[in-house]
Amino acid sequence: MTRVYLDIARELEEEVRGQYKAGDYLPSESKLASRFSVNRHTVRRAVDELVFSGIIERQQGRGNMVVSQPYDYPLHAGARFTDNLVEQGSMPSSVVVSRALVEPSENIARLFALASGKKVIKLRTLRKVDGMPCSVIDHYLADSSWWPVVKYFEYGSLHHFLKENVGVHLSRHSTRVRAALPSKTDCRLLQLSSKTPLLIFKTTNVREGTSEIVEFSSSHTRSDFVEIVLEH
Amino acid sequence: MTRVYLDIARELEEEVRGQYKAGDYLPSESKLASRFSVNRHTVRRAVDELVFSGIIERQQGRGNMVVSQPYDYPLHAGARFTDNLVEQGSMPSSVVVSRALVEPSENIARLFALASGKKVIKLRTLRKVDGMPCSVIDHYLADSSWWPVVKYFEYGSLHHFLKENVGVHLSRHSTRVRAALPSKTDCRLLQLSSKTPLLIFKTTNVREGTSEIVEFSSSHTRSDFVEIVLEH
DNA sequence: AACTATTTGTTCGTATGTATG
DNA sequence: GCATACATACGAACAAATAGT
Repeated sequence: MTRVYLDIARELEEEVRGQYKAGDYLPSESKLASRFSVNRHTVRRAVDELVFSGIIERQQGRGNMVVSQPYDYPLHAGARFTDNLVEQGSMPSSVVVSRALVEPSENIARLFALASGKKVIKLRTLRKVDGMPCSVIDHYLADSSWWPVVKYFEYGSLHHFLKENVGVHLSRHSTRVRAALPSKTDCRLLQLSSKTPLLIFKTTNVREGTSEIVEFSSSHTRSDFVEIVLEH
Repeated sequence: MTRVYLDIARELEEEVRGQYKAGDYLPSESKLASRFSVNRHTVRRAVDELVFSGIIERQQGRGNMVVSQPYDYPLHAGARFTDNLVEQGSMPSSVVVSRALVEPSENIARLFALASGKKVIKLRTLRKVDGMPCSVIDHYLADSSWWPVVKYFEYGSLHHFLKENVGVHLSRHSTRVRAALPSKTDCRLLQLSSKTPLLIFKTTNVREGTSEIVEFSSSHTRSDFVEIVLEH
C-alpha cells in the first residue's frame, strides 16, 4: 500500500532512460494507471517525481514529454558548444518551423514605425546541433511585400536569402541580452525542462547604410550546453 | 472554482512574509482547509507551492515550518534596467566585497599560462543599482606582484585603477555568455531566489597591444530586471 | 468555425498509513 | 497508547488545453 508511487517513478525513470529519447512522450496517465493497476493520482504523483528531477515536462492537453537525454549527450559541466553571436541571424543550419503574416504587437509596430493595420512577416526557425534543438528564433520583417518571396524560404541563412531574393542587405543595429526561464512553447520546441534557463538575444537589424529598422529577431537559446561567443 | 489553490498560496505567502518568522509553523492543514472552506488536498496543493519556492518545509507529524523569509523587493516586474557590456569590467559603482591571493584553479592557471605554485589575485566586487545588488563579479589577475597595490582598491573602476596604479591598460580579448540558475553563494550575495536565472559573462582581458592574458573575470548578473546591451 | 476525442489539471470526498510528542 | 499532523491512495467529476475532423 505504501509508497507505490516511488516504485512506479523508479520504473518509469528506468524505462525513460533506457528506451526513450528527448521529445518522446510517455503513455497517457490513464494508460499508465491501468498498466500499473493504480489510481491516476498515483501515477500522476510518480510522474511528478520525474518532472521535479527534470526528466519529464508536462504539457496540458498533449502529454508528458521526455526532455533530457539519458545517454546521448555528456552534459557534464565543461562540455559545451559555442555559438557565434554574429551568426545568430543567419544560421545556416536552421529550419523554418512556422511562417505567417501577423498583426504586429504594439512594441513591434512602434519599433518598425508601422502604420496601424499593416501586417508583418513572422518567421520562426529552429536550429539544431547534432540533432538536438538548441535555439528558436522568431524573426519579424517589417516589409510585408516580401511575403510572396519569403514564403519559399525553408532553411539556411535568412539574411543571405533576403540579400539574394529581395536585394536587401541587413546590418546589425543593436542587441540586448537577458536570461529567463523557458515558456511552455520554448519547452516544447527545445524539448527542454522548465528549469533550464535560456539566453535571450533581441536584435534589431537595419537596411545597410540607413537607419531604417527592417528586421527584429528574438532568439531563445538553451544555455545548459550552448555558450555564446562575442567577438570584439 | 478553478485554481483556488493558487489564490490560497498567494494569501499564505503574503501572511508568511508579513507575520511569520523563520521557525514558525503554519496552522495545520486541517485548520487551513476549514478556514478557506476547501478540501485538505487543496490547501496541501497550496502549501506545495510554498515548499517548492523554498519558504516552507514540511515535517511529517509536526507541521509546516517557515524556513526563510525572503526579502521583499520594492520593484515591480517589468521595470528593467539596462547595463552596457563594455562597462562590465569597470563598473564605477561597484564595491569590493572580498579580496585574496589564492591558489588558481586548473582552468585559470592554464589560461594565464602560470607556473605551478604561483598564486593569483582574486577580487570579488558587487554592483548595486538603487541599493539593490544586481551583479557579482569575480576578477582574477595573473600578476600577483600587483597585490601590494590592489590591496588598496576599494570601489570604482578596476580597469581604471590598474591603469593609474600599475600602469597596465587592459583590452578586451573574448567574452562568452551563458545563463544559469544561481548558486547558493549567488543567492546570498544577490539576495535572490534560486529560481531567478543569471546572465554569466566570462571575459578575458589582455595587456593592450599584446596577447598576454592578464585578467579573467566572471560576472553574474541577475536577469529579472537587468538587461545587457551590446554595442556593435 | 464548431464539434469531438484525448490528455493533463483541479477539486471534492473518503480512508488509511506513518511520524511526532 | 493516544491525539495530532502530515503522507499516501482510491474513486468521481469537471475544467482547460490540444489536436484533429
